[in-house]
This record gives sequence, C-alpha cells and structure tokens, in this order.
Amino acid sequence: MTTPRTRSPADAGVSLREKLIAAGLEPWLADRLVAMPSKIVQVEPRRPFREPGVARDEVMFVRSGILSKFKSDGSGRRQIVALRYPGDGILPREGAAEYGIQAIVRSEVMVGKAEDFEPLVEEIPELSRFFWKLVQRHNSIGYEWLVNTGRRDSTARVAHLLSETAERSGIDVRHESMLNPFTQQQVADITGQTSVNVNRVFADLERQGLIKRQGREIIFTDWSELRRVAGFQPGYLR
Amino acid sequence: MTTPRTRSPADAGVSLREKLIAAGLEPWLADRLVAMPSKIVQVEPRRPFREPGVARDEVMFVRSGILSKFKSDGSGRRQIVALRYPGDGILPREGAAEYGIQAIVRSEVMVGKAEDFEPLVEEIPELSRFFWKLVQRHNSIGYEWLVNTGRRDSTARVAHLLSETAERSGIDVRHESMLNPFTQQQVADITGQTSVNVNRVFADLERQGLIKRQGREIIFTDWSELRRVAGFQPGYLR
DNA sequence: CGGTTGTTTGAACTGATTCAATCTGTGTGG
DNA sequence: CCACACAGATTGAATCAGTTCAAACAACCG
Repeated sequence: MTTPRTRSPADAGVSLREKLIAAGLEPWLADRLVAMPSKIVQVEPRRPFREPGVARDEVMFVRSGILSKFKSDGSGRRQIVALRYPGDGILPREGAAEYGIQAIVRSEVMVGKAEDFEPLVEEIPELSRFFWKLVQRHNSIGYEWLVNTGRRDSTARVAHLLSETAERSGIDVRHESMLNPFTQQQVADITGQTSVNVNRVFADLERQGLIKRQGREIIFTDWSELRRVAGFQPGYLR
Repeated sequence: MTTPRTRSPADAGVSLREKLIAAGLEPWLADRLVAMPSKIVQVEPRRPFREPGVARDEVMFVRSGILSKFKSDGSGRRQIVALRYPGDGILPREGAAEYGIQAIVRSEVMVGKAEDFEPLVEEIPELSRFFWKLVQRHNSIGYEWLVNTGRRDSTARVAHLLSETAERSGIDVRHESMLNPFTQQQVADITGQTSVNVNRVFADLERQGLIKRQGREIIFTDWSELRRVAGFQPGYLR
C-alpha cells in the first residue's frame, strides 16, 4: 500500500536533488524543482498505485527504487511499457492516461501537482529543454523495447533487459554482479512472455555460463557475450 | 529514390497547412510553421530515405502519404517502431538517431533545418505546447504497440493495426472500405511477425467474415467484431 | 507454524517460423 | 502485342519456440 509521509526538510529533497543532477539537470534547476510543493510517498512493489484510465494531473519523480508503467490487452494480460529509475519522472498529461503505475521494488516517489509543475516549466526554458531531452530518451528506449518484443527470441529479450538494467541503474561493469530488481513475472511482463519461460531462459543463461545466480543476485560471468546474444547496443540510452 | 522539387508557392505549404490544422494546430501557428525555410521532398516507398545512426538535425512534416521509423536487431531483422501520418512530424534531436526512416507509400514530406525550427518553438509557447501534446500522443501509441507485440496473438495484432490505421487515416467507419496502405511485409515489420504468417492471418480474417479483400483494398464486413478480436480501445489515440 | 509470494520442473500442445516453390499483377522494352 | 523482369502474395510441409496446465518446492515473515 501507499504510505504518505510528512515531509521533513532533512529528507524530502536532498537525495532526489542528487539524482536529478546525475540525470543531467543543473544544480540550480534541481533546486527549483525540489522546492516545488510536493510530498514524498513510499510505494510498495506489485501493489496498485495508480490505475489505468484515471486523470494524470500530477508530476512524479523517482527518488529511489523503480516504477513501471503498465497496460493490459483486453483479456487482462499485463504488459509493462516503461520503467522509471531514480532521477526519472512521470510527467502530467491532459485527461486520463491509459496506463497504470506500479513499483517494481519499494520506491520513494516525489509527487507534485501539475498546476505547480507546469508554470515552472513554462517559466524556465532550461527546464523545458531538460524535460524535452528526457522524453526523447524514454522515447528511444521505447523504440528499443519494440525491437526487443517484436524481433528478438526469448533468450535475447531477457539478456537485453539485463544489459539495459545494469546500464540504467549505473552498475559498474567491473563489478561483475547486480542485484536483479525484477521477479520473473515482471521480466515476463516486460519482455512479453510467460514467467514459466523466463525461468527456463534464466536457467539457460546460467547453463551457458553467461551468468550465475544466488537467489535474486545475478553475477555476470561473461558480460560481453551476454551483450552479444542480447544484440545490446547501448547507443539508444545516449 | 528521393527527388527534391523546387518549391512553388501554390504547392508547398497549402495542403500541409490544412493537415496541421486538422491535427489540432491553430491556423496562425500553422502559417508560421509553413513559412519556415524548407523544401518539399517526394519520398518513394520501401527505398532508403534516412539511415539509422546519422545525425537528425532536421524537422520533417508529412504532407501526404505515410512515413515509418524503423530499427533492426543485431541480425538485420527489421522492426517498424512508429508511423507518421499527414500532419504528423518527426522532430530533430541532438546527435544521431538510432532509427531510420522510410516511406510506407509514396509520400510528400516537408523538410526543414533544426536551426530554423528550434528558435520558432522557443519563441512561441503555443507551438511548444502543441508539439508537447503531439509527442505525448505518439508516446501513447508506442505503448499500445508494445502491448500489441508483447501480448496479443498474431490475428489480434493484425486486426489491431487495421483498426488503428483506419482511425488514424480518418476513414469514415460508415465507409466500410479502406485502401490498405501496407504490404504484407510491412504489416509483418510492424506487428513483429513474418510475412508468411501475415498472409495466413489475412486469409483467416477473410474466412471469418471480418473483412473482404480485393487486391490491396480491404472491405470491412464486420467492424465491431474486428475491433473486438483486436482488443482495440481507441482511447489511446485521444 | 501457516500463509503468501516467487521459483522450478514436467508433459502435452499449439501458434508461428522456416524453407522452398508457385502464382499473380504490373511495368518495361522490343 | 509479346517477352521478360520484378515485387508481392499464396500455399505446403516440417520444425520449433514458447505457452498452458498442473504440481511441487523454497524462502520469507508475522
């Protein structure tokens, strides 16, 4: 469930500010954004947070954790269509959004009102330019995901997701290990498969010696080969 | 091939202006856009137009026809990741775009320079708001495509594409017919299948009595049932 | 301990691919 | 008008990747 917390000055903006700066925002702009009236919300994973089809008149910025946008086809099969990492945001839009929002892992999210956010962006061109770039980046990740679900086989899809995740969450490739944030069901919902098959793919990758697993933890025993089978070209992440 | 043409006043902007207005742009803004230094280019279908991985420092607006953005996985399997109809645009971005551009059918495209376009948008907030909405719309179409390739079976995917195409190209549903703009290979490239299977799906749809075919022309004999099997909810198009 | 959530495995099945051949329509040059 | 080339559509047979269903197992937590 969602537990709003009162906002203490020590806690609310400080770490989000860092994330925004890491995402390429200039410090003084990050300050303006963080100073916006808002609250920090704890979001529990795999619990309803925002349902599809309701008005999306708020801005959200991920402070920690990972959020997902999801949709489902007519018959309730779920597809995750986008991920948001710390420093990423979900911008308001007119009317209802057809996607819902859930957390992948326990996350801290700053939530503000569209009516506070929009004037800020209109007033500061640098801010608008920053979000423009952010949107383009998410866009091009979306295109890559389409290639992934449309054209790659199940092994490549999972390998690609792992490569992308490592890259986006800033894992140092010299560390050969990463705490995989996803359940197998979530990997299935991202890559358009069943969790049963995802399980088999993980087992395969391990058998092939590309990864080792210890519970949720994944150790990359052959980075370059993993990226090769994934067809992973990090260019689309800029 | 690409044949640039000299721009005659009678021809260059007039019909594009209408398309932009139809897309929701106010007339005076459409005028400003059309007045931009630019040329009108004829683009032949299924021929290289813009290759992936090169700088994309131009704006393009579709005046007639349909453009596609495509990518390919490592091994050359092509995936179409977005379509652009008359009134739609492809905006410039910093650096290289990882997608290429090809026409689906013979198209007329207005091409301008990013350096002429960007100041215009920065200067006129209404224009920037218009493009913001356009981008959000394309975004939400992208999400729906992810659901399509990730979660629907081959029949539903094709039915969905047909429904979306009719809607986006403004076919009146009372006309029960549409000139299908796509080759079966293109449908395959959009929906993530092989052309062989697309052929079988078309035959199936016809056998089920949802469509009739005369060459490229498709007659919709049961609109509502087609949309039902597609799981088509037009909300995402706004 | 019991409940919940996530992972693993097997067996049967099916939707879609692959490969290869044929067919059809359209445009081109002689 | 015919011959030829070319692009796209159609069909069949064999194969395979991924799903479905069902059951068991493991880890965690109050």
